Amino acid sequence: MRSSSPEQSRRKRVADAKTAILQAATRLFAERGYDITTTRMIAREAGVAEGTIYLYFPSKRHILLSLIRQASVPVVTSQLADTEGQSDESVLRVLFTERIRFGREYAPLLKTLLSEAMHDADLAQQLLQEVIQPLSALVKEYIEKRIEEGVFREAPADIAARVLVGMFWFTIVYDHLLACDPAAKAEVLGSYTPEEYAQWFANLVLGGIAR
Amino acid sequence: MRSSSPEQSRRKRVADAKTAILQAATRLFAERGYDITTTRMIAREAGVAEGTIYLYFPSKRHILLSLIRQASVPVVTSQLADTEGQSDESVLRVLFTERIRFGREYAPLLKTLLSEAMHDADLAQQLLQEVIQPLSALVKEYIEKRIEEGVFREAPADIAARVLVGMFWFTIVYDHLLACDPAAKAEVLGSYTPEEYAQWFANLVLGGIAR
Amino acid sequence: MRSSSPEQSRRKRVADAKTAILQAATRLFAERGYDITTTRMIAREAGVAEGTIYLYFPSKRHILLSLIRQASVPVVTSQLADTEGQSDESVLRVLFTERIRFGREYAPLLKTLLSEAMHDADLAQQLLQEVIQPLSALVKEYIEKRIEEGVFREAPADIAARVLVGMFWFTIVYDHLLACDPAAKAEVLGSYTPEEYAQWFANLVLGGIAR
Amino acid sequence: MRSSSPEQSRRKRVADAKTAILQAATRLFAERGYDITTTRMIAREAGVAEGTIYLYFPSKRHILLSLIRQASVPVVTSQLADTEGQSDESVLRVLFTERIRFGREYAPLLKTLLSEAMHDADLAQQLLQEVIQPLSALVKEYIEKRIEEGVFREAPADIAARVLVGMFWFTIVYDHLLACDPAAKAEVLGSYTPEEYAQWFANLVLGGIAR
DNA sequence: AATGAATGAGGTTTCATTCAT
DNA sequence: GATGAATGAAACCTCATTCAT
Repeated sequence: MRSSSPEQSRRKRVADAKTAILQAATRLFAERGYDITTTRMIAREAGVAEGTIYLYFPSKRHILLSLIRQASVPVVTSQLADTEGQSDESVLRVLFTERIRFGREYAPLLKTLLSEAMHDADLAQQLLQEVIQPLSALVKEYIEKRIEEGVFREAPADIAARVLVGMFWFTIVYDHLLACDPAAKAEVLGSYTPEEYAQWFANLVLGGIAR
Repeated sequence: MRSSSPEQSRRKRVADAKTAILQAATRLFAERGYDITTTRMIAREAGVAEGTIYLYFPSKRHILLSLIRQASVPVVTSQLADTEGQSDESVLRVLFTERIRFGREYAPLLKTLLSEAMHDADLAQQLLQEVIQPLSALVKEYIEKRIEEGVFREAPADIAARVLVGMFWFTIVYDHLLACDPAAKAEVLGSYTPEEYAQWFANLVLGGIAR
Repeated sequence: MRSSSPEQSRRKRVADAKTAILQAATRLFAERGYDITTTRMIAREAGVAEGTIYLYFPSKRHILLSLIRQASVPVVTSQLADTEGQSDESVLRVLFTERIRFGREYAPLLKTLLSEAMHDADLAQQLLQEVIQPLSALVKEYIEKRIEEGVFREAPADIAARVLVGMFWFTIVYDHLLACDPAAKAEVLGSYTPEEYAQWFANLVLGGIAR
Repeated sequence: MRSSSPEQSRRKRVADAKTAILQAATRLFAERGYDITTTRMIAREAGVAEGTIYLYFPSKRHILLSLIRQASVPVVTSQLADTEGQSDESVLRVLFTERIRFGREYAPLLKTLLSEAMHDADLAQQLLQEVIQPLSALVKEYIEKRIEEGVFREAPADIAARVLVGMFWFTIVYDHLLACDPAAKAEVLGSYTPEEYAQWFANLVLGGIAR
C-alpha cells in the first residue's frame, strides 16, 4: 500500500492538471468562443504554465476534440435511461426542464461544440456520431417502445425523435441567446416559470397543436 | 441626364463594391467561419483591395453585424406572410421543406450568424431582435389567429411558436451537420424524401405524438 | 516619363525592402548561424517590421533558399570566365587569392550555405546543382582545354576538377576557422603573405608534391 | 572482490549512461543537426530520462563540446601513424579511400562538428586545436620527412600539408552533399570505383596537374 | 542516481488595420 | 475613391532546464 503511494500521487497530479485544463477550456470556449480563447488564457485559468497544456494535448484543437468525449458520456447516460413507470408527460417535462445534472452543467459545453461544428467538418462528424446520434437513438427507442405499447400513434419513430431532439437542442441555443438580452428574456419567459414552460412543451408534443 | 450620370455611376460603383464585399463575406463566413476568414480573403473574393473594405466598414466585425440586416428582411417577409386559404398542414409542410426562397439561399448566412452569436453578446441580441423574434412573432400571430378561429386548441401561442421556430432552426443546423457526414446522412434521411419528411413533421406538430 | 514614376518608386521600394532583408539575413546567418538567427533579428537589421519579411518570403527557410540564387550567379560568372592568354599559375593564383570580387563578398554566404546543407537535404541538393556543380564544370572545361592543348598531362579532368574545387572550398572553411583562433592564425599563416600562399598553392597543384 | 563489485557496477552504469548519451547525440547531431536535435530526442535515443542528461553534462552545448574529444583521439592516431615502408602513393590512396576505421565511422561526427563550428567560435577553436591541427601536424611531419629523404621536392611542408588536409576534409563534405542527390552522385562518381578515385587523387597530388 | 512533469521565455507566423501614393 | 505595402501585436507551439519525488 505504501509502495503504491508515489505512483498514485503522480497519477493524481497528472489527472489534476489535465482536468483543470479541460475545465478551463470548457469555461472559456463557452464564454468567448474557441478561436478567441488563447492557450495563454486557458493556462492562466487552469493555473498551469502554457507549456503544460502541450504535455496533455498535442494541440489546442485536440482540447476541443477531447470535450466531445466529455459530452458523449453524460448525454448517453441521460435521464432517458430508466423511465420505467413514469408518465410520458413527466419524462418529457424532465427532459426539457433540463435542470437535473444536464442543463446547467453541460449546456455551455454542448453550445460550444455545436457552434464550432458549424465550420469544422471533423468536429461536426464526431459530434453527430458521438453525441447527437446516441441521444437520437435513445429517444427513438423510447418512442418505439411506446408505439408498441399502443400509447403513441403509428408514426415514424425516427422522425418523431428528430423533432424531440431538435427541440432539446434549440432550447439550449435559445436560452443562450436570451441570456444575452435581458429585455427579450423578460418578454419571452416573463409570464411562465420554467416548470410551466416544460409542462406546456410536453403537452404540445404529446397532444399536438391542432384541436 | 448626362449630368446625373457620373453621380449615378459613382453610386453604382460604391454599391457594387459594398455589395461585393458583403456577398464575399457571406460566402466565406458560411464556408469557413468568421474567425478563420481573413480580410484578405474577403478582398480577393470581392475583387477589391484590402484597404477598400475599410472605406465601407469600420472593422471586420461590422461586416458580420451588417449581415444581420441581410437576413432580417427575407425572414420577416417569409412565406408565412400570406397563407390565406391554405391548409395548416400545407403551410407547415412548406415551412419545413424550406425550399422557397429561404433554405438554400439563407441557411448558410443564418448558420453563420447563429454560430457566431453563441459567443458574441451584441450579435446575439441583434439576431434575437431582428431575426428570431420577428419570425417568432409571425408564427405566434398565425397560431393566435388559428386559435381564435377554433382550429387550434387553447394553448399558449408563444410557447407553441417557440416549438415551431425551434424545429425550424434545428433543421438548418442539423442539415449542416449531416452534410459533413455522408454515412450519417444516408442513415438518417435514407428512406424518406424531403417532402415526406416535411409531411410527417407537419403531421406530428399538428396531431401530437400521443394517440 | 512622369507617368511611370509612381510605379517605379514602388518597385524601387519593394526591391529595397527585399534586398535589405536578404542582406541582413546573409550577414546574420553567416555570423550566428541559421537556427540561432531569429526573424526579429533579421527585421531589425534590415530596418523593416517583422511582418514585412513575410510579404517577400513565405517562410524563414525560403530566405535561406533564396541565398543560393544569390550565390550561383557570381560563382558561375567567376574569374575563370575569361582567362585567355594568362598563365595557369596566374589563373590558379587568382582563384586562391580569392580577393577579387569573390572571397570577401561571398565567403560568408557560401560558408552559411555549406554549413546548413550539412543537415538539410533539400539545401544540399540545390547547393550542389546550382553552385558547386556549375563551378566544377567550369574548372573541368578549363582543364580539358589545357589537356587538349598538351599543357596538362592526360588525367581525368573531372577528378582533377574535384581536387581543385575541393581546395577552393576548404580555403573558405579553413579561413573561417582560423579567424576564430588568432593564435592558430598567426602560427599557420604567420610567415607567408596571402600572395605567397596562393603562389605555392598554384605551384603545388601544377607540379605535384613529388620530385 | 565482492567489495569492489558495487563500486565497479556503479562506475559501469555511470559510464553506460554517459556513453549512451554521447552515442545518441553523435548519431542525432549527425543526422539532423545540432539545433534540430532536442534533449528529449537524445534522452529517448539513449534510453535515459531527460533529466539524467543534466547529471553528466551541464548543458546541451557541453555534449557537443564533448564530442570533439571523441574525434580527436582517432584522428591523431590515424593511419598516418605508421607508414614505414609503404609507398607514398599507397599512403595517400589509403588516406582518401577513407575506409579504414575513419571515414565510415567518424565522418558523420566530423561533418557535424565542422558544420557547427561555422557559427560557434569556441567550437571552431577547439576543433582547430584538437582535431585539425594535430592532423595537419602529422601530415606536415610526414612531408618533411619525405623532403629530407629527397623524395619530395623542396616546398613549404606546411602549405603542402594544408593542401592535403583540405582535400581530405572536402572529401567528407562533398560525399555528404552527394548523398543528398542521387542523380548528381551517379553523374559525378559514375565511371570510377572508389579505389580508382583514390588512386588518381594520389597520383595528381604527387605528380601535379601539369605535364 | 534517476526520473519526467512542469516551466516560461522565446520562436515563427498571421492578420486586422493604417496610410502614403 | 482605391490601392496594397507596411506594421506590430499577439497567436500557437517548442524545448532547454529545473526540481520534487
